Amino acid sequence: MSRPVEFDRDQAVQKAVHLFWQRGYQATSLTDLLDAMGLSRSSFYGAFGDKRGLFVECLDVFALRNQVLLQRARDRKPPMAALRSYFERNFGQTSDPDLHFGCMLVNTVIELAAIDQGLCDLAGHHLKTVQDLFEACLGDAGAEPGEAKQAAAFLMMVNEGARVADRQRISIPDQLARINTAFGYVESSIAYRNTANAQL
Amino acid sequence: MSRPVEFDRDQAVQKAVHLFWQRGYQATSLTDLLDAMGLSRSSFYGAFGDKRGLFVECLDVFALRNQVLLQRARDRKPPMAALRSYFERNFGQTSDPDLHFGCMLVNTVIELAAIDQGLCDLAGHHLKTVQDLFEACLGDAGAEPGEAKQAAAFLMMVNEGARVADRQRISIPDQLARINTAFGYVESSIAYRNTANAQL
DNA sequence: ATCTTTCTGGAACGGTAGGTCCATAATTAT
DNA sequence: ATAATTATGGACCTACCGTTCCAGAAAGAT
Repeated sequence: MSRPVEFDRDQAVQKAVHLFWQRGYQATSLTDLLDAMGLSRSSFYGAFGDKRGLFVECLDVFALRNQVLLQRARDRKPPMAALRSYFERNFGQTSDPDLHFGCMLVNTVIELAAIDQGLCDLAGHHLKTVQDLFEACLGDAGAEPGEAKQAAAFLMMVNEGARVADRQRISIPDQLARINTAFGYVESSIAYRNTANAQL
Repeated sequence: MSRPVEFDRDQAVQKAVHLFWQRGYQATSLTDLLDAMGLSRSSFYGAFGDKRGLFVECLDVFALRNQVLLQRARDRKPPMAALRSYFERNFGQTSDPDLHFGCMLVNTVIELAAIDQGLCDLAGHHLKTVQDLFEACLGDAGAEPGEAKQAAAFLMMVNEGARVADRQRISIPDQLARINTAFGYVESSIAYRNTANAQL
């Protein structure tokens, strides 16, 4: 019954994710969103409530997309290779400077920490979920539970730092070198522990 | 000749730094600034040109303050201890959640990357200066030039990641543990090289 | 005391922000 | 065909943004 919606909701959200990811929450105006999503103000408010509501939805979509990518790599590769590919995929893909938006979750934490604690906490929650996936991979790779937790926290710190550098348009070789340095540390640490255990 | 200014310019800038550091560029309105700095619109525009001009000045003040702190530690302590104290001072000082603003330079890079490239580049330039100081400390500590450069880039990535976690109000023990993990990696790497060289 | 210069408070400006509202268009059910 | 329901376009609202402007206050120079 009644008139059906004329736009593809998922597709509209994807456009919004792209805009928010690139420009952040505050600098993305409703007009920008309406233009990119191709709908009118009425349809917008009817479908998403308000700007903040859409942003929440975008955070969830972005986070889920990220988690799925890491989980897929985990299903298909050895655990440390999956972890590495997560980092390298995010930074080594393109040299187009207009595509280096960092991570929407990290961007949100920084931009909104003192502005909207709810949104900041939501982004932080999603980041914690990724960190838990890091920990699971490290466990798969043979790290002891305590060590996996410690190394996952370390890798999340590395991830966040790498995203900052990404927004500065760091060169791809420099970025990959830093990531390689960090992974070298983690892997040698785990390998050392494994060797030590083997000697017991 | 003529009427003198009635406010302390340096003190006003310090207030502005604090506001911009906490809330970022866009979310800090002129009214906020005027209230905190205690001057009228006319005086503001007479003294600082415009909001962006003041922000540039604040970035410079913040960066210089940071560099001086690291340089002082470098003058007074062994190089690796100076580096460590730079990281630990920034995060271990207080548990007041309202004082965890991260790093104004990192915040600026993230917030303004797609909004104002000039401001983003200025913040990035200041971060690079800090990274050069890291490199100098590592050189003092006995790292080979190439290794010092690589480790300094790694530590800047750690620094940036730690600042993101700081804005999420990570617990102080967790923060110190991550930093300790990172420094353990760097120090053992340098120590290993030194030992290897000594064996030659 | 007066002139000159600079600083100051506050009103006013155009522009844009996010959000609301309503008449109309489009669809299904009867 | 008509009634009922929902979607849509666009005008409209209030609030605030950064900035400009100007009349008047305050100081030094003569």
